[in-house]
Formats: sequence, structure tokens, C-alpha cells
Amino acid sequence: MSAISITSESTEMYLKSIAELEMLATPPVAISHLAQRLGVSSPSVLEMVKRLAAQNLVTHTPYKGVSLTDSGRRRAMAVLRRHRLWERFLVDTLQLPWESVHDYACQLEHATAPAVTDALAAFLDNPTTCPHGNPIPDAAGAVPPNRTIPLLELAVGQSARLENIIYEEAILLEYLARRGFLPGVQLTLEDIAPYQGPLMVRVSGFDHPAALGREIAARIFVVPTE
Amino acid sequence: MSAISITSESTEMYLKSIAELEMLATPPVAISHLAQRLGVSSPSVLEMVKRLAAQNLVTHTPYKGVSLTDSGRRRAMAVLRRHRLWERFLVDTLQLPWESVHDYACQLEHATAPAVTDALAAFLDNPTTCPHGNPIPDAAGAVPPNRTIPLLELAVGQSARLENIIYEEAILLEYLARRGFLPGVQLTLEDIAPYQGPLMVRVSGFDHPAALGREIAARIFVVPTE
DNA sequence: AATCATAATTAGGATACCCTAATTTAAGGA
DNA sequence: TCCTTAAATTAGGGTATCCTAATTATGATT
Ligand SMILES: [Mn+2]
Ligand SMILES: [Mn+2]
Ligand SMILES: [Mn+2]
Ligand SMILES: [Mn+2]
Repeated sequence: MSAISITSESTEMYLKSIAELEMLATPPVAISHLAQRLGVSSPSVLEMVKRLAAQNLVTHTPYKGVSLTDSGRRRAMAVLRRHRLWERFLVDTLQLPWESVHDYACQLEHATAPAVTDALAAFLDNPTTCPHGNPIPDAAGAVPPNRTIPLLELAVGQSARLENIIYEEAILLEYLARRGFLPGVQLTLEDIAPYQGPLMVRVSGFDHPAALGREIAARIFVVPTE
Repeated sequence: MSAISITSESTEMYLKSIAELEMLATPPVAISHLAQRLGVSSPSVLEMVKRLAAQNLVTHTPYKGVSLTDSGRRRAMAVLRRHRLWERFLVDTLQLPWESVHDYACQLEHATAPAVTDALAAFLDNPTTCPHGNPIPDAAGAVPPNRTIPLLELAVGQSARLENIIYEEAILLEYLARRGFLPGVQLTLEDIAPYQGPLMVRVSGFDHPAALGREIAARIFVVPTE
């Protein structure tokens, strides 16, 4: 039991990505989705998934997809915890730009010993969310239940508070930051263009509403107000 | 010119180790010394050295050894800078144990973007030495000239101030920390046993002198007092 | 100058990840 | 039920990094 289990950076990124994709759609996660998220080919993913399955980190159902095992989920949550703690540190302590820290944290998350993670969490006073609003798993890997809905599901005319932005990528974050879409802001869905058109969303304090594609609106989570 | 040059963790560790070995003895660095330091076999080192030479990071003289090129040295110094900045952070900010941080920093040093390095240095107020007394290269890779001598070269009866400890390894550091050998302490070489025997060194404030092997005494650098 | 020990090098393999080009399977629509 | 298409899988390679077991070169010693 409890083999030495060296977790490579690659392994950690696979597990983290599977965890993120599992939260979005109903598992199992399709090989092709994983491939797209990780930026590698499907055959590469399949091969890696077989390696992960051999280590009991995921379950692979041929032609269906992958799911994390308990052990795999624990590892994934540990990576997510380190990632989001580092993001907090980079924004709050080092004052690096909100839209850049995701990429920096994606490197640090694989190079952080447990003692460092613990000390960092203590130094930051055990924060519960990352700068993009996403929950930081606790030391046991648990996250509070999610009470948010995608901006995409808001009714026209409805107002809401922006909670979190998922699928953090520098380009998306920079785009959103420039338009005021930051966790905590108040916004109103003013209109939705037909035929899968964009959503017109006004951020409180901005003169004009922003036009957000559905792809983006599905990545922004909100809590409706009143 | 200036290819994208992805520097792997392995490459960085080779360059850093070569730099450290170059500071100790007269270059070039022997393949077997590098192998021992890195904990890999000589054929592996030779193979890697050829790869590094092909990237113009080192020069290899067959049957003699390796030396860093200017480009290689720049990379090595950048790694050393990140390493020692992280050590300061881990000790000063996160308050992790002096003897443990070297190993943690050895992971972080390969996962730190330039913007993070710069912000970290600024946050720490541009420190000039690591917790073990070794100089932190500046952003350009320069280190101040070394004015210290190995404890091994002290004359019997002479007193000195401990400046830095090189070849940081958790076991050595723990051993020294327990006996009071920390940068800044005052010590006196009381005796040297003949036939390559140990050095009897008293740390100011300690009742009994400690017996240090020559191997260890060569890794402790001091500045003689009066 | 012959000998020896040590270090360096060569030879032959292994593993983790990644790729492109086939080929096969699954699942929905005709 | 048959067809079509997209997704999954197999086949065949490639590179970086590591290893052990020879073999060979160097430099010091007789
Ligand atoms: Mn990452
Ligand atoms: Mn985040
Ligand atoms: Mn390292
Ligand atoms: Mn140090």
C-alpha cells in the first residue's frame, strides 16, 4: 500500500483538468475534451489515461471517457489548492496583475511541498477563494457547495453579482478585466441577441453594456440579486 | 539567433551544479563530480553535457571536463538567484525551518517566471544573501566578490565569524544548526587532530567545542576576526 | 617504458510523453 | 436496418532523460 507515487507535472495537469471538466458537464470526461483542454493530441491523452488508470487515479471506460477515482480526486484537489493559494499570494502579496497570475500559479502548483503549502495558507490567513472567485479546497480537499449559476442562464433584465470565472486563461481574463468583469461586481443582463448571438451585459459603473459571446457567458458564474 | 530555448528543470540543475562546482575548484568540472553531485550516472551526465554543449551552454573538453559558457553562466545565475530568493521568503516570510528550505527552494527555482522573481525580490526588499549566507546574484547575474576563507584554512587558536555554508544539503544543515553553526556566529578553532582528523571548533555561547570533519569544514566559510 | 587505477566514453536499453496517419467503433438520422 | 460522421483507438515514430555493462584513455607509479 501507499507506493512512493511520484506525481509528475504532467500527471498533475491531467488530474486537475479532469477535475475541472467533471465540474462542468456530467462525467465521464471525453478524451477529446481533455485533449483540447491540455493542448495535446487524442492519442497522447489516451495513452496517458491508460497510465493514470494503471495507477488507480482514473477510471477509463472505452469509447465513453474518464472519471477520477477517489485517490485521483484527492490529488487533483491538492493541485487546485496550491494553484489558488499561489494566485492569492501573487495578487495580494506580490501585487502582480489579476489576469497574469493564473499562468504563474500553473507553474508553481507543481513545485510546492506540503509544508510550503501549509505555511503559505497560514501566511495568507486561510483564504477561501482565488482572485477569480473560485473556491480554494481546504487541506482535506473539500470545497463548499456551489450556489452560482452561469451568466448565460440569467433572464433578460435580471441583475446579479459576479462570483467566479472558470477556465481561467490569460486572454479571457485580460478581456474581462478591461471591461470590469471582476468578482464582486454587480451586473445586469440587458439583452440577448437571437440565433446564439451575444449577451449584452452592463457592469455597474460602466456607461455601455459589453457584448459577451455565449462561450464566455458560460464561464462567468453569478448569484442573482433580489 | 535567440531561439525560444525552453530550459527544462534537468537542464537548470545541470547548469546550477556546474556553476557551484566551478566556484569550488579550478574548472573544468569533472564529469564524475557532476555525476556525484546530481546523483546520476557518469554516462548520463556525459550525454546531457553533449546536449548542453550543442545548445552552447557549456564547453566540453573530452577527458577533461565541462565549463559554462557565458550564456550557460547567465542561466545558472538566474536559477541561483531564484533559489536564494525563495529561501529568504520561506525562512523570513513563511517561517519555515532554516535547514529545510533549501530542498523546497530547489523545486520552486524551476517554476518561477521572471515577473514573479522580480516581484518577489522587491517584496523581500532585494536581499543580498540567502539564509545560509550565500550571495543572491543580482538581476544581471552578478555577485559581489568573495572575501571568505574555508574554516579548514583557519589557524589553530584563531577566531572568525561564520559567513556562509555551501553545498547546502538538509542533513548537513540540520547537523550544523543543532550545533549552533549559523551565519553570523563567532567561532574559534581550538584544535586540529592530526592525520586528517577532525577540527575542534567552539561556537560562541556553547560550552563544548564541536568536532567537525574536514569534509564539513571545507564547506563552512568564515572571515577571521582581529 | 610497462603497468595500473581511475575516469571517461561507448554500446545497448528503458520509460514517460508527445505526434501523425490509419483504422475502427458508436450512435443518430435516413 | 443501413449509413455517415465524429470520436476513439491502434500503429508506428520521435525526443529527453536515465541506467548497467563493457571498453578505452589518461596520468601516475613502478
Ligand atoms: Mn500547472
Ligand atoms: Mn484563479
Ligand atoms: Mn532544483
Ligand atoms: Mn541557501
